[in-house]
Amino acid sequence: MRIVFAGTPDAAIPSLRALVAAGHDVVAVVSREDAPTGRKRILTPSPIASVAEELGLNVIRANKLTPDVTAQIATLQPEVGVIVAYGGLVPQALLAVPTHGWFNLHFSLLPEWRGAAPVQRSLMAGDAQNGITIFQLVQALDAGDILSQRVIPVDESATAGDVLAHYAEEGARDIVRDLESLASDNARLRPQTGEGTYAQKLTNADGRLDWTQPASRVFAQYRGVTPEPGAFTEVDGQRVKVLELARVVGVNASEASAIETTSATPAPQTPGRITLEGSAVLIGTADAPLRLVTVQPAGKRAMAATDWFRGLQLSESTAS
RNA sequence: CGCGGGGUGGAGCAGUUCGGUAGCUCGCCGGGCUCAUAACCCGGAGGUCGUAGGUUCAAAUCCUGCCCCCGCAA
Repeated sequence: MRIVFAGTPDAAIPSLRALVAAGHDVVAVVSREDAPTGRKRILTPSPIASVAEELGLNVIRANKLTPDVTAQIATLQPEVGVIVAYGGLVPQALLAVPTHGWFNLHFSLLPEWRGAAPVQRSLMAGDAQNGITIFQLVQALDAGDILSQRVIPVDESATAGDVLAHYAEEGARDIVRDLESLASDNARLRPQTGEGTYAQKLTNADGRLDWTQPASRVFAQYRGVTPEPGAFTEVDGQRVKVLELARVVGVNASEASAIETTSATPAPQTPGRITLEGSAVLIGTADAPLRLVTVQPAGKRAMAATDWFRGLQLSESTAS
């Protein structure tokens, strides 16, 4: 089919590649404009724009799908539009351009977690299950009829980045399959049922871990905000990124025994209290402690938590 | 010139204010103790202190240029 594809971040790449690999004619790839990135603010193409150019596809850079863009796409006479994490709304006029309309690969079980950060919010909420949905785009946000939906189990320690990467691959397969059924008129749409929830975009503030919460909640938050915008805490007035956090129950036998033998003394369960137990750097929460695995103090490189803690030359410290 | 932190043996840090050839916690190597050990004890190797130049009797430490890494903000 003649496809117009819209997407921006890494999570959209597998879908684009899969569509091209499946032999579809991708007549245009719409992506957000190049944005300055990094400390030096170097203008950088979006991941999708890069891949599209590498594939020799026609790239349309636009932060807003204006009438101009709509007209440009209309000329290409696409049969269907596929959108995966584009980062902008598709106006009515453009929705009507492809003969089959537009379909969106969304990383949640709609109507749950409509909006910008479904995977992240689902993890932060500690949902028992999550998955992906492909639905028809309508004016209302993520509210169109469902073409296919699938529950995909999430590993208990997977971060948002892990899940997103996984779902991106799974979704790419589904979208190719769904387009086939669409092309052969076998597609069946069903409306979304239920109230649904909204997955608001994450801000940097969401990354601040709250040690006064129970371990399960802190860990859920860590998973949801990792790697973007990234979890962090503050130790002695210094901002410290928490790059990798782990539950203590998950440690291997040797570490567990090390913890067991030394923690007969005061259990490090005061919220935010950091101690070295055996070879593990533990940090207290409202209940069970968690283990700091990899951290990055402001101005420093990422390092093993044990190295960082050793450098502090303290027997204990406190994060807030 | 957006704000800021940092480059010291393999790792993380101290020492820089008040110049005098380098220290801590680990790791590594060898030996010992032990049923055993990532625990303990003894010994050892390993550093042009980012780089170029300047000041000085003497520079990790003071002055200047340059390179690299990173946090915040965008």
